[in-house]
Amino acid sequence: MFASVVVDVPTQQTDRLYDYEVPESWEALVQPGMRVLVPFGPRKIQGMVLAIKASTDVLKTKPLIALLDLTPVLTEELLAIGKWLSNETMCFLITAYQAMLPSALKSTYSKKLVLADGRLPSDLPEELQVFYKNQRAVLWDDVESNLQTMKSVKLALEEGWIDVLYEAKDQTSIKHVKWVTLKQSLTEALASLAANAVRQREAIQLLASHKDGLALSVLSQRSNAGYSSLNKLVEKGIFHLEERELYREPYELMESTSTPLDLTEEQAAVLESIVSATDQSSATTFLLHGITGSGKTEVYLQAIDNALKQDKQAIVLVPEISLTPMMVDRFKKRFGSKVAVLHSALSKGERYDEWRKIHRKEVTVAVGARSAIFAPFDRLGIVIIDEEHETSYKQEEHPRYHARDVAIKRAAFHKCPVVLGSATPSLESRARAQKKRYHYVQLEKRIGKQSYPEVTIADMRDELKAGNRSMFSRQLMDALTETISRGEQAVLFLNRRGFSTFVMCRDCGYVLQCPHCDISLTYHKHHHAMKCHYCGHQEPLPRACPKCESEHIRFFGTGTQKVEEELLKLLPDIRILRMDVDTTKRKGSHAKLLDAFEAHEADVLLGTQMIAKGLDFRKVTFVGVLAAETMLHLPDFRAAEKTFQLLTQVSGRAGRHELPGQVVIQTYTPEHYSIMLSASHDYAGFYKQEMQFRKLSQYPPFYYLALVTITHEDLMECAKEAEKIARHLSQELSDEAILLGPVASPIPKIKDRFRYQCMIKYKDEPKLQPALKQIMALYAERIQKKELQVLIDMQPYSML
DNA sequence: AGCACGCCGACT
DNA sequence: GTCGGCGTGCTC
Repeated sequence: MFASVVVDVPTQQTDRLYDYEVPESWEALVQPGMRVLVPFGPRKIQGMVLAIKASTDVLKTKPLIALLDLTPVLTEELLAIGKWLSNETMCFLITAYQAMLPSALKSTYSKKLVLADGRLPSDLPEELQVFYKNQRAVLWDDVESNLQTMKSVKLALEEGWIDVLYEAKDQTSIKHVKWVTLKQSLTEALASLAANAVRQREAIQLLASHKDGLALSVLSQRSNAGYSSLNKLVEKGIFHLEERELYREPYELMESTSTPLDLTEEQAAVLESIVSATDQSSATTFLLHGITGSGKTEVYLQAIDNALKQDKQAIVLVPEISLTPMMVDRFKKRFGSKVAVLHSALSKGERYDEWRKIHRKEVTVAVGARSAIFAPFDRLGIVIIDEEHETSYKQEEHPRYHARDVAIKRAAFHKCPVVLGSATPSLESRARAQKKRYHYVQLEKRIGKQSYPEVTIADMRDELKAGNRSMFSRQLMDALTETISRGEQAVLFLNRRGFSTFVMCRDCGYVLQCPHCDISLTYHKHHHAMKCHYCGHQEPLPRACPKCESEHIRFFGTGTQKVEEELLKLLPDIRILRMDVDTTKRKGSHAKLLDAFEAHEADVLLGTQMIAKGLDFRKVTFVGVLAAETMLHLPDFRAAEKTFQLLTQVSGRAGRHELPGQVVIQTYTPEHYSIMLSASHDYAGFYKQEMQFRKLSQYPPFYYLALVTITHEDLMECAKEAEKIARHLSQELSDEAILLGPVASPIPKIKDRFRYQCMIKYKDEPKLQPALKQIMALYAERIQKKELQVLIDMQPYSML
């Protein structure tokens, strides 16, 4: 019997199957989806079994060294998904499989020099003896690599004094705990005790009230009985003692404490259509378009509940940033201990524990960020992707997958629905719903009596004209002081993503645009010129605004610290809580800050991206957006969409409870449709207008995109190869496809390597995938030599 | 990725 | 003549 194995060596040459002989004693045990230890050249490495077969074409096979799993860690379905992923995203197979498993299952390798059997350190050359003072093995990396010692090592190896040992270890150390259960009935157990054994009696009584038993240490502590007396009870056969696996975060058997809420008519109708998809095993993708506060989560919860009742499982994806304790609690309260949470803030071990609960079928609901889509369930009944439009569902490293695509692929296998939920659906999804590829369902009413907050747009150009040179408009200052004086709280939002330097006129708000691409030009220090990242258009830096001839034309960008300082100058008595990357670096500080704000320890919460999502504070009635357009002028065709989504989301933070909300959006471009339409809560209007732009400028959802990036140490070489690739592509592709570039990448040099890119816009291009693979093969050797890199991203989410 | 095999320059 | 540089190619 032979096993076809993908080895843990992510390179072009080893990206294939290797056959190994299965030792007879393991024939009944080995299954596809198990990790194995295999010999590979002189080393031992980890591998993934993809198939078992009776014969092989390979003449000289080696046997497997060890089985690393007793049950497969990947199901046949996930093995197939991995193949699909590697093909689709052009990554190595093993890279795809690694992405699907918790990192604790990945091996780390070490090379050691061990003293040969029966040898003593004194047998070795002098300079090696120091390493073996109190050990028989030394790590290769710990041996100083000077010429003399290397020579001695070589000699010692030849003489057989030492051996090289390759080790592969994963991090699956599982903690165990001593666990006791009562073996007899309470009366029986008590009867056999001596009358004066008070502590033992107490222990027995305590244990009788815990059917499932207790950890020995816990029992001892609670009953005041020592370990020796408890051990006597074990010896007597009254207690049963065993080693039990301990999860790092012992999950308390949390009872479900929340019950389904009454649904509005709207909610009930949406729920009904989702539920019937699960019931009829229909792999329908729903786009649930529900405005903030319309009760999407309750619909999710009841749809999941329905799946669970049919003995099926559920995956819920939430953007990393909103995977807060608040969010998780809602699921835990409804489904109790049936929930596993996969969060990147967990330690490797904790993450592995959560994953194991899923693997061992101890839970039926997985809540987590992007990678939770690979939860090894075998009977999926529903997949939910909340905040569907979030860009974090796309992984930026290999494998560059989009969780939404994986979800739909998995759902097709399990014949279950996918629910994409959002208040501001991505244009792609909304367009697919339009084309009936997704089933469109809507929640248009806010629950209860909440009304939309009143949104004011503050034109910063007017402020400047009126002599207000500060970064706060009069509208914002008025609303802020009023809010605080009423004893309520405010959130100030600064979009700092605007690091990319765009140039704007402070008088008329004009931003330099590329005449060919409708994308703002970025300022390049080195060339002292304005450039378009998409088509390569270049023009000199203007002295005066081309539109109004004002000289107040300059770069943009500011930080939260600066805002805090400025605000304190104007209102020295207010308490500000600043939340950004700096203040939330430490683990847990994120939650701490939010708790403090909830407890009204501050009047103003000032922050970036991270405060835009999912936060729900009782007393927040005012939200201010300091610079609405920073994101608008990023060199990204999704800039307007992102701006609209963000502004809509941020305004949703104001007045979610009894108190009415107010929003002020500061901007230099108040007439931009993404700003105007978000202020009037008009998604439909925005969709219409943005679709027009996308159609005109040939972007998704009208065209698919592929981005090929070439990097090289030498600028000329980089440009030359990029040119070659572009030529090759233009030969292969149909006339329908649009090829842009090659041009320098938005970040033209990273780590001393120059970057060029070609963008392909296409509709139906069956030859694209093969052509790209051909290019990869053509450059294989030069890539391997690290001379150049060719990076391919299908459907890139960010052009940066 | 590692590692072995293998073919050219400066040394005992 | 040999030691050792790292280019090339393989790992079931």
